[in-house]
Amino acid sequence: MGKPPTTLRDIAKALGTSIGSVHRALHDNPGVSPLTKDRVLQMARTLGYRPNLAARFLSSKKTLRISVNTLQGTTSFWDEVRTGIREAATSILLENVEIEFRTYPGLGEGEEEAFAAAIDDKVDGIITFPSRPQVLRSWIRRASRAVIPVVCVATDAPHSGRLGIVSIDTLASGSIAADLMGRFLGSQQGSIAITLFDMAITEHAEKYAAFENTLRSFYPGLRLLKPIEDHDVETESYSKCRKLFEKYPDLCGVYVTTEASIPVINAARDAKLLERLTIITTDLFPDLVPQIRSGAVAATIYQRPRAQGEIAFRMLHEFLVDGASRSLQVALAPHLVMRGNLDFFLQRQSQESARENKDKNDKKGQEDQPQGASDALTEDFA
Amino acid sequence: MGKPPTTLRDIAKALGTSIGSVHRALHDNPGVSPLTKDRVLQMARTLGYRPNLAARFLSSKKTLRISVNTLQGTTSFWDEVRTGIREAATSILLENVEIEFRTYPGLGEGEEEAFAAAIDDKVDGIITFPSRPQVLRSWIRRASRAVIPVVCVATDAPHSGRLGIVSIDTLASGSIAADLMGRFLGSQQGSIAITLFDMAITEHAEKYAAFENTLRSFYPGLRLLKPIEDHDVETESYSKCRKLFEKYPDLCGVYVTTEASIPVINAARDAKLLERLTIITTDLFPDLVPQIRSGAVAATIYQRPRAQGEIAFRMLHEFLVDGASRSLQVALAPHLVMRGNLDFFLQRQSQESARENKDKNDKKGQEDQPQGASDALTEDFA
DNA sequence: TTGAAAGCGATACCAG
DNA sequence: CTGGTATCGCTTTCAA
Repeated sequence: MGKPPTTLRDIAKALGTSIGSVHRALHDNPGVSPLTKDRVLQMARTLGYRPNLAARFLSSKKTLRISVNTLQGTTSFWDEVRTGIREAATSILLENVEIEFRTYPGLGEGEEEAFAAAIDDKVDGIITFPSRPQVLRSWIRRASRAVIPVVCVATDAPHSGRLGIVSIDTLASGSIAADLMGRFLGSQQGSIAITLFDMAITEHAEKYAAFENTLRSFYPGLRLLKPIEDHDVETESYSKCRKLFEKYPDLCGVYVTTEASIPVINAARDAKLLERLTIITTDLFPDLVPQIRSGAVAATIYQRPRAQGEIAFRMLHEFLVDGASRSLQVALAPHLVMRGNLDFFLQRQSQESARENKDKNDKKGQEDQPQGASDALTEDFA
Repeated sequence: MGKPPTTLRDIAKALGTSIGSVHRALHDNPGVSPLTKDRVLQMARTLGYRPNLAARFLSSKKTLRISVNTLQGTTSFWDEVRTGIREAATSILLENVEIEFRTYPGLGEGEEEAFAAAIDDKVDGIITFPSRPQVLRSWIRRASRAVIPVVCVATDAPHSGRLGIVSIDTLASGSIAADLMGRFLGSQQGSIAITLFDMAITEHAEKYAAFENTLRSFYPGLRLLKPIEDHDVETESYSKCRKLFEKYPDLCGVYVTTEASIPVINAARDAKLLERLTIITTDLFPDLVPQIRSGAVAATIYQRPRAQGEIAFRMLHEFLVDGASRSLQVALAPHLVMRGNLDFFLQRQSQESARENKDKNDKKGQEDQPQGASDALTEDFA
């Protein structure tokens, strides 16, 4: 069928030079005359040379070190992202990857330090959550200068020179939220509120715009209010909501675009509005579960942290290994969680952590695992 | 940090035997005395031997051949599944995989022949859509006997000895459909219809049960009618629907669990019911687009064919390479498509086929691709 | 049944 | 700057 692939030898032979020079030329290592380098590069293309990765991994002892800079597990979100990364890393066939987790306590706190540490440590690549994109921008640039590719998760850092970004599609999220809101409310008319962290965050502004557009196009009877910015401060969220609820008695729906839905729900409850409001939230964490179960929250838009982690890892790894990834900008479709399918998602999450624990145990008492055994997982990654 | 991994040499040295014998023992190749084989196996465990895959791939010339047996592209569904498989295959680092597509024209037509051909051809593994599970069962058994692992996509073949299964979670699908139906209808009361291929198909019966359960638990005002079985025959679907529509004037919603939604929509239109009915469908294909756009279809449950293909491939490949997969039963969460986020999904599908075409062109005129270039893709496998 | 050795294709080092 | 070569861990073949 196919002719045997071109090897370094082939190139060397064709050029009447040595395999060593070819290798150096291909990696622009020092010590090659510009002339031979050119000829090698030329010949490599015409022969269609593709490096044999198996051989590469075998001979090169170096292991790729990648730093994962994320928020500490205050919420389950980042734990799940890390799980996804860990999973993707172990599912790589050639296990030459080492992951270093650097976590920081809060939005903007310790973020720069963690990033600096990763650069100083000369890791081969970084996966990061830029909680303050504008602050991290210069750090990412610095990494690029040190030839360390950076992949952003969940939030983008625009104009930073980052290699890639994986996040939830803001347009799809905002639009589906609006569409659901409209359908849920049926013929009802009234005002709709939306809460977000800050309009300065690109993603949030985009979600808002998408929500607004869809609402306006399909449900003209609903009026979208100006966004509530909560800056991830519970009290701010709560009091702004209370104020808003008083001001707009015709309020009939709220869309919470961030994880900060609990204060909103509390405000609604305290204002005796919980029954009357259609609430759509974002993500899935323990405190939200009873709210969904009870019907207080009609639906939540799950941002698939695990899938984000997996894909971010694959993207970075592919780049590190191949020198290129096919997709450097991945926008995932969110999942929709409601009462009916809530258990499905909870089960997934618990299986995840169960597997985590199992892995830890395995490390301790290696022997006793039947090799071929494998649990039947109701699972996803995707 | 970690001590160097155990190699064949280590085992051989520890046992005072040769690396050749160790290798033979580990692969139970012919020509090893039971005694040495035992000792090798023993030593391998205690030393915690893990084969070095890079070395394995490098030295072994053989390439894995896997057969993909699916329906011809009458609908886009199977085309997308195949795309997912192709993508997953090319994203494997060590490209020692060869995929052979065997398609058959219709449900149950040519399916056995295709399977037989794959076995005769001595492929290393099979990914298949068992359109007639009970028929394929014995074939899958036969494959197992020939040590050919089989992974089912979309539909399971129970008790067949298949290695694994990847499909959409029926419980999550049916439940979310019911939950949406209930919310969409708000305070309306009435009958709900459901159509499916045949209750004899496990997946369909499960979807029905999930739909019914959720509806009963949360929306007692809605009454679920007995399922309409369409057997994928348009006329059957159409006429049964017309009859049903006449019989139940209080009908307010229809859930189509299969791709066969067009005849249902037509029947509703012809019965002048389109406006009054809340219709939830399954999957996403060209003819359905205008129906969603117009609002005739409130929502469709997208079964993520591409993700199914990708995961099926990974599952099989992991098994073939490692001798075990971590998850042999994958149930994916479906995506929800409505007017608002419809474009997002359409864009994904078209990007997909655009990339396909690009790939084909690449094969012809290799040279002209800038190495590092990569399109910005909105989304990926998921 | 076993041992020894020749690759696989790239990396990295050493001598010229 | 360049050519040669040992090495990585495994598969496979050939002798013994």
